[in-house]
Amino acid sequence: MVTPNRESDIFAAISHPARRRILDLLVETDRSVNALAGDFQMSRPAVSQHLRILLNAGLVTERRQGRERHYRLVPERLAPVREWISHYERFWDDRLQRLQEHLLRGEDQ
Amino acid sequence: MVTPNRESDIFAAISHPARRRILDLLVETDRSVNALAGDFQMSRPAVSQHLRILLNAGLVTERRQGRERHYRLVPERLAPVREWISHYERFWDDRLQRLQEHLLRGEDQ
DNA sequence: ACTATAGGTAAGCGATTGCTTACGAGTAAA
DNA sequence: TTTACTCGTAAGCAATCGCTTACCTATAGT
Repeated sequence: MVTPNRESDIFAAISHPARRRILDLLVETDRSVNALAGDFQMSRPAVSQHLRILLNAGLVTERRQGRERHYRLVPERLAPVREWISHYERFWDDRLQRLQEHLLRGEDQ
Repeated sequence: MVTPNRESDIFAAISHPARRRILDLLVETDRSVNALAGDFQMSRPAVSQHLRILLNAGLVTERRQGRERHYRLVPERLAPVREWISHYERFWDDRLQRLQEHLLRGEDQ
């Protein structure tokens, strides 16, 4: 059985540089598999396999259009990474962190 | 030859939940290997191996004190993660992102 | 000098990763 | 209806991961 929403899968998914680059490419716009594969040395099936890992992690969605499949970024799924790293923000920028916390408190309450 | 400062090693290092937990524990204070291992089910050598990966990634440093080795967090080494994830911040908080950019511009110039 | 403790490291293992090539299904174009 | 194109998936593979147990060195305590 597949357990969705596993935070670990997100971190594992972004651990490979090719998968981070795929996400970076999808920031601009949706892309077909071939359009993505054009940016890589590796074979097209290899890109497909990376896309499946991203899909399983919920970091992208797939939309079929004719014989193409367009992949779209789901940036909200990166939230666990952002939340985890935010624990450490005070170490490199106390001032900004306090400001952020102030703003977030203001929004939540 | 070991190529230091490889961003990829950082993402790989934090991809394992045990290693993220080790870092989380080291936020509070430095810890010896046994002090860390006490928080895990796995054997002490397994923890040592995780620590070596974190050490190779530069995410921790080691300080020998008597027969103990104390590990200390090097939070600056998480910067690549923070920078990468910050590309996506606008997706979940446009307002805060613009404010951050404004502040960073103000600091750099 | 013994004994105990802290912790690194090697060997070995099963599982997983990351790629390749080969093939098949589905859609589009001729 | 052929032919071409897009893409997923299976099989196979070498390499790496994550763990264990066994063993070693170094320091501390008696």
